[in-house]
Amino acid sequence: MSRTADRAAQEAALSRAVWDVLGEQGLERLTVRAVAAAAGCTTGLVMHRFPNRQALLRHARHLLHEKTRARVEALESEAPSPRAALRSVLRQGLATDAETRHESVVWMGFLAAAVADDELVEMHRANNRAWRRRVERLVGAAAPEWPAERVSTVALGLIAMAEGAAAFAAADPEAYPPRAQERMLDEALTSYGLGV
Amino acid sequence: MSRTADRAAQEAALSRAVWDVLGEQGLERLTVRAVAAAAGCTTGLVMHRFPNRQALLRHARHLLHEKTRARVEALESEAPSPRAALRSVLRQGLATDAETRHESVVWMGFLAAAVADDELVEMHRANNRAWRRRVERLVGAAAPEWPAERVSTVALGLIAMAEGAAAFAAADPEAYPPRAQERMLDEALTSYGLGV
DNA sequence: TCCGTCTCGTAACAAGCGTTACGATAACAT
DNA sequence: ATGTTATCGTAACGCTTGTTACGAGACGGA
Repeated sequence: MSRTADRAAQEAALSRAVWDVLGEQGLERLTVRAVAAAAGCTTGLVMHRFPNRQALLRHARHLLHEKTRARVEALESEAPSPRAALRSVLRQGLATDAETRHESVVWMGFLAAAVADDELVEMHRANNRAWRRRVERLVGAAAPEWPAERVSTVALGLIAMAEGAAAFAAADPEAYPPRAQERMLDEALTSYGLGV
Repeated sequence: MSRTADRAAQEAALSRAVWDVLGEQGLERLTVRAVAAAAGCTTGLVMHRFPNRQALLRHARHLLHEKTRARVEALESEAPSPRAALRSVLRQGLATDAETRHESVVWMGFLAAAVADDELVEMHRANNRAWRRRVERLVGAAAPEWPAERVSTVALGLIAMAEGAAAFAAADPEAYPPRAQERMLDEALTSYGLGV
């Protein structure tokens, strides 16, 4: 890690190292030393950038959320129609390639870590509620005639399905190939009356 | 822990202690000492019952699977119809009370631990595939006229949805109360054409 | 060029970890 | 009642952990 990089870039690089270790070695081996090794520096730099391990994890969690939010907003703005936006946004939540599988493992690692960290669970709730509101808004735009309760219920069904499928696929990629996940999503959208 | 209890009972008690620690303190604090304390014994007994920590976790994971399997089979056999069986079996997978929320946290803890343990991930895959086959069979019985691919796709959508909803509700019970989860499940079943 | 400051690697610390060795005590056969 | 065996708690081991202290070296102003 170069000596002249600015703090924000270093913090981001360390956060990426956190994701790497969490995704490849798991929460139990997510140590400060392992993160430093993955980032190509020493524990000294890590502890100069963050007051403690907790802060490092929280920053990495925050940046992961920002990353997925940016991706989702880009997909949403590029979509040609509300229903296409809904499908596209849900689709990116699946685990259909190496990167998204990795993200899903990391996401679950943070969720498991949140059991022992009040601020992590608070971050999870805030992010998850924002995600839910976004999908509710997309469902509402895709089916303007629906009553609010149906919008909310269907949105919940869709985000839960995407999250569960990502977890399954991350843990057993052979059993849940991309096509099976996409068929699952399309079948659900069609059945709800939200097909394109 | 009494001195005359047989080995199987002790192993089960220690497994329950593993679930307790995993659900209340998280994977990072799931130490042999914490498990012993939760079981009301010392690390000596734990290490006399299991060759190492890994074996303890694997046994606890196995017993958790057996527990949910027994519950699911009882629900299935008691159901008055295939569609009622399907709904009942999926409903038990949600996190609608303190016990099932706890189970969901434990389940995710084991999944996070599986990243660093090949046998745990193998156990997860075997159990998950069996679970998927069971729900496929139930969907097939609930809609005998469906082609196999639709049965498989809808079954995947349903188990993914239940799993995701359980994860959400375990991490944020206030945002995902039991009624919201049940409405979500019923709306999905109805939309798929599997309503009772 | 020299000095102060800031960066970050090195090395150490106490605490906690999984695991092992050993001894005390209970249970049982004789 | 006594000797044997199995059970399990105690205490220690080596190791890894998060964290701290300190020093070497790069950078910038005078």
